[in-house]
Formats: sequence, structure tokens, C-alpha cells
Amino acid sequence: MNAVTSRAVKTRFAPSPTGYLHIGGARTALFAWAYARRHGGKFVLRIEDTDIARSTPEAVQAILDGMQWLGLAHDEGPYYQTQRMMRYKEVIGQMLAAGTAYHCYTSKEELDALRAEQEAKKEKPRYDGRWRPEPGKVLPVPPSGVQPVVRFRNPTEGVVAWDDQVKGRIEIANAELDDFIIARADGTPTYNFCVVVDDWDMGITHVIRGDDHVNNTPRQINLLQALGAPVPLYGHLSMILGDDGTKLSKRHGAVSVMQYDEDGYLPEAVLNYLARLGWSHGDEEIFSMQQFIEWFGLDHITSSAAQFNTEKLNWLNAHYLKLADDARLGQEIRRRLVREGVTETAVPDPAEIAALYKDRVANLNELADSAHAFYVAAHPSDELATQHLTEAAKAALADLADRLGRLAGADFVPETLAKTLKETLAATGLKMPQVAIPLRVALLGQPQSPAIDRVLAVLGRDEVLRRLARTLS
RNA sequence: GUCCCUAUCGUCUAGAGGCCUAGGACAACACCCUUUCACGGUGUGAACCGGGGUUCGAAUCCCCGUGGGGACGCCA
Repeated sequence: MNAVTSRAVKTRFAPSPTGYLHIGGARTALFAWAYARRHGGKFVLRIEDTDIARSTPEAVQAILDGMQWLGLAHDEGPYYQTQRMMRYKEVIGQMLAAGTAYHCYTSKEELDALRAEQEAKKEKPRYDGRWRPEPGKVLPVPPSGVQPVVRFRNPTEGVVAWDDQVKGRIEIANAELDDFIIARADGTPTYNFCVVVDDWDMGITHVIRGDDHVNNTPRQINLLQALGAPVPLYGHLSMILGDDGTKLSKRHGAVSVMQYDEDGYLPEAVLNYLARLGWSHGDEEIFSMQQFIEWFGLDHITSSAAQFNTEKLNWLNAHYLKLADDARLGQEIRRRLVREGVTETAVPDPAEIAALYKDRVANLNELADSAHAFYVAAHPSDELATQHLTEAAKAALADLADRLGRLAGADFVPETLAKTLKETLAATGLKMPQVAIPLRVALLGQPQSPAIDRVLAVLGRDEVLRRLARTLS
């Protein structure tokens, strides 16, 4: 057991605040979080905001909001890289003194020229080491008035290798790497350097991150070794593709996790979906986060990219909706109706409507839409009215209204209502659908609804009679 | 161009050399249930990228193609 694995597990999620928390970031966070929970370790949130031009406080807040909505609580942080500049400068100073880093005076223009030249020769563009000190090598004279960058003195021979916890062993020749910049001319440190110092200082044992960082890993390992720091274990998660199989972008798919809230998804459904995207535990499809934590491990993570499938998310959402507490759903209905300007939602209790509809809708917005007609009487379209509210139907509704009017409010329970309905059927000689469908149109403005006796019960005596009277007048 | 990763039903995946006539789930379709529409239940169709090896035996191991993705920044 090496120095890293003998330490208590500590993972991190390290987004850069240049936008919202999207679905790919959310899954990375979920896996890192679950791994820490699984092993009784700690989960760190670190905001990588060294790109001051692109980082915004709004984006930081958006990430925090997304994490909170998903319930992925961190144990440490959030740390901000912009608040750790002193530490980075200190380490850069040490590396310069130790000779593991050096000043480079090559200008951007010279670098561009070098790159163009290499590309013309079909070579991999890389820094040529012109300012790299070597024994016996005479360095150029530093041009006056030029602020140098600091470059890492990367090993030139051998290979960097690590056993990726999801992809298996990966080896990269040092010859493929160049002396990358760790501090810009203005003195600010760059990404690969900050990550290394942070992972070291924060005692990160398992770096679980996106696939796009595989190429950074050998550089980071070399840096860690130059610093004499322990090398954490790495696990690289493959990316999530959009619904259409192409890379997620803002044009399609790469929406904020908060958009899922907006679209009526339950966080537990999104979490379950994400957990199952690129990870599996046999045939298990539906499980709680508690169960997920027990099962989760870095083995059984798929190493190829996964395509996002909204249909399956919808299915999971519908499932969790059926399980959800009525009062909670009532709150969600209320929240959405208020947004549409429907503020009178005391009677009927939205929780009762939720109970009526939750096993027939796929998301909270559909639930709220269904509830809408209970608070705001909807006039059926002319088409529906001519089709369903025929003279015969109206006669039956009149008969029913008369019978319902004789019931007390307390008698408005499904059993009694079903019995009353049958009395009307007997009196008119009609079949159930011939009365129930016009009744739905009259009450809710649409020909489909849950069991009509339950709808009548939830709507209540006064409202039912009022709406029937309006239809019959 | 160079380097790295990757490849099972339309989609997410199971599969660790014989348990595979390739399993589950979403979606699709059919039927059943039904007071409408849903929900639900039952069932059907649907895949190992191609070519070479290794082996008594390959979806599984190796190599080569091909497809897909990523990286090659004084971005993160």
C-alpha cells in the first residue's frame, strides 16, 4: 500500500465557474461524492477560478445551487483558487530555486512562429526547450524589458504511467510532453500547476474527473513527483453525449441541472438516471442514493462515452413521482401555479390533486397543468362542446346535477358519487362513458381525467354544481 | 499531422474464455386491465464494427483496419 491509498479517502469536484453546472459536471460530482461517501471519506468542493476573465460570481452561485438541488453536500470548501495565490507563488519560488522550473523569455509571437513551423512539418506542436537550462548549455541572454514565464522542467526520457481506476493502465512517453508553462508572464499560475498544488495541499487521494483530463494527468504526475508530493489515484470518466449522439453543447443538451428543476424533474430521478449513465450494478435500474453509495465503486464504470436519453429520464421521473409524498407534490404544484399567476390554491388542497394525478403524469409541470383546471374553470373548446355536450348528454348532466344537489358536501366521497352516477345511468339509459365524458368536459374542459368520482370528490360539491350550472345554462 | 482513449439491441447497459440459443432496462409494437386518457400487467421484434491471430473453445485475450471522442494554449 502506498502513501496515497493508506490515507483516508478524499475526493474533490473542481469546476471552473464559467457557466452553470451542466449534466456532465453533475455526474462527475455525483461519482466523486459517492466514492467519498462509500469509503467514509471526505468530499471537497473547489472552485477553479484562476481564469479571472471568464469566471463569474453568478456561475459560482449557479454551481452551488445545482449541487444543493441534487443534494451533493461537500465536507470541505468551497475553496477558491484565487484565494490561494500566495501559496502558488511560494511553490513556484521553491521550484525555481530547486531547478525543477525555469524562466522562459520566448515571446508569444516566437511561440506562434514555432508552432506554425512544426505544424507545417506535420509535427506535434511543442515548446523546443530553448530556455531550458542543461549542464554545459549556454542560454541566450534574457532580452531586456521582457517578463518571463515560468516553465516546468519536464523529464525528457522514460514514460509516465498510472493505473487509471476506470480505464486501466495508461502510459505516455515523456518525449510526448513539453515544458509547459506553470506561471504566466504576469506571475499568475496556470491550471495544471494549481490543480497539482491543490490536490497535494488538500490531501486528495482519488481524482475522479472527466475524460478530457487524461492528457493533463502525465503532466500533473510529473509535477507532483518534482515536488515530492504523493500521487493520487486517478479515475477518468468518459463524457456524456447529447440525446442525438453528438457532443453536448449549449445548442443542445448541455443545460443547467437547474433547468431540470424548471422542467419538472425530481432531483432523485435525475440522480438515479445519472448514476446509471456510465455505471451499473448488474441489472439494477432503480435505486436510492443510499443504495447507490453502498454499491458504488470505480470498477463497473463504462469507459466509453454514453448518450443521454431523455426518454429513460422521463420514465424514472414518472416512477419517482408515483412514490413522492403528496404534500411535497402539492407544494410543487402551488409553486408552479403561482408562477402562472394562479394564487388561490387553498381549495381544493393541491396535495389531493397530486394524489389524483401523480401516477399518470411524467413530470411536475404536467402535474401542475392538470391541477390548473381545478382552480380556474376551463371552458371547453367549441369542438369538444359540440362533440360531447349534446342535448342527450346535457339532459343526463341535468339529471346528475339534480341528484348531486341533493347530497350534502360531506357526501362528496367517491363511493357515494359513483352510486349517484349510476342512478343517472339508470334513469337515462346511458352507458358510463356517455355520461362520464361529457361530465369531464363540463367540469375540466377536457374529455380525459382520472376516475370521475374521485375528480368530483376533490373538486367539491359547490364547485361541481357551479360548473354544471354554467354548462347547462 | 502526432499522441491518448474508445467500440454489445435505436439508447443505457450485463458479460472477467465454456454458464450466451448474448441477459436486464428505456423506447417501439401487440395484447390484457379499464368509466375516458393515462398508469399498470403480459408478450414480441431488436445487438457482439470489420479482418486476422491465440485457444479444444472468443462478445470476452492479442494485432491490424475502420468508426467515434479527446488532447496538442501565457483556457480550465
